[in-house]
Amino acid sequence: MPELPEVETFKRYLDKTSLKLLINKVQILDERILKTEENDLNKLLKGRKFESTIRHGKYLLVYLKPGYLILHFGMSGDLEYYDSKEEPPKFSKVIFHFNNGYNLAYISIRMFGKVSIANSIEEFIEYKKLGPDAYKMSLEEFQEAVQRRKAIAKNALLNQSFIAGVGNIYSDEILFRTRIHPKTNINTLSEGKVKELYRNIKDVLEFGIKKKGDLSTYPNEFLIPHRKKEEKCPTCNSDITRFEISGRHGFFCPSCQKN
DNA sequence: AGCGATGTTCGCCG
DNA sequence: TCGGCGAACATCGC
Repeated sequence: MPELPEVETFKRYLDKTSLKLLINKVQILDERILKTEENDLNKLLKGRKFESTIRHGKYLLVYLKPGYLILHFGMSGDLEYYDSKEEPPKFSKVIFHFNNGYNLAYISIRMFGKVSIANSIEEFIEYKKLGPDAYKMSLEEFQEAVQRRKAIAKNALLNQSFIAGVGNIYSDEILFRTRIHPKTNINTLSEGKVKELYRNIKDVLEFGIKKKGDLSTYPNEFLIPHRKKEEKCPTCNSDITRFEISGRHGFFCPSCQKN
């Protein structure tokens, strides 16, 4: 599932269901998902509580008094809070057992996600070389990041050390809305265009969060419902073009999004 | 039944 | 050093 809006949705879900509950067991169903020693994970979690959460880009950081549990969701991650009397959800990889009779399952179908730990947010961001969070960054931070980059717009948006949180689908939507060709060099954009791009990153992500990351019911005027072959641009009715960049594929309107 | 997939990482090359 | 490319990772669903 996850780009920033989905991870933000997971954060709110975890906040609503799982904070301040005593953790009495951490069950690992597939240790390949761990990027830390099982022992260290247990030491951090057992007998403690999830106190609060912070999302940075596509990562969810869960604070437990002395450190952080890091949840990353890859392409197919999910969270589910459920009654421990029930069967764990399919594809559960790690299950946090609380002393109120409920569990939180970290689910990953394709094993692209990762569960790890960190001592501090700063240490983690530095280790991962993450740029500012796309949803929380200031215009100044964004302008500064743009100046440092030579990459084409699509790759820049996808680069987590440039700004963190934008993935393949939302990057297309953001460029479509700003009417920027995906292969435009980001540092050739005018100041006005950069400001517009900044605004649209925020707006597209905000809309995504409002939609809880569900891409299936987007209004027609967005690019998202048209990310497939044989589709027409909702603005100008030109053919939507599929292109490839670094092994990812994207969509854009060649008529609305000129260099 | 093969291909594609909302992500990250790494090695190669210019 | 940076940026683009392409493969690798693992596995399910269409």
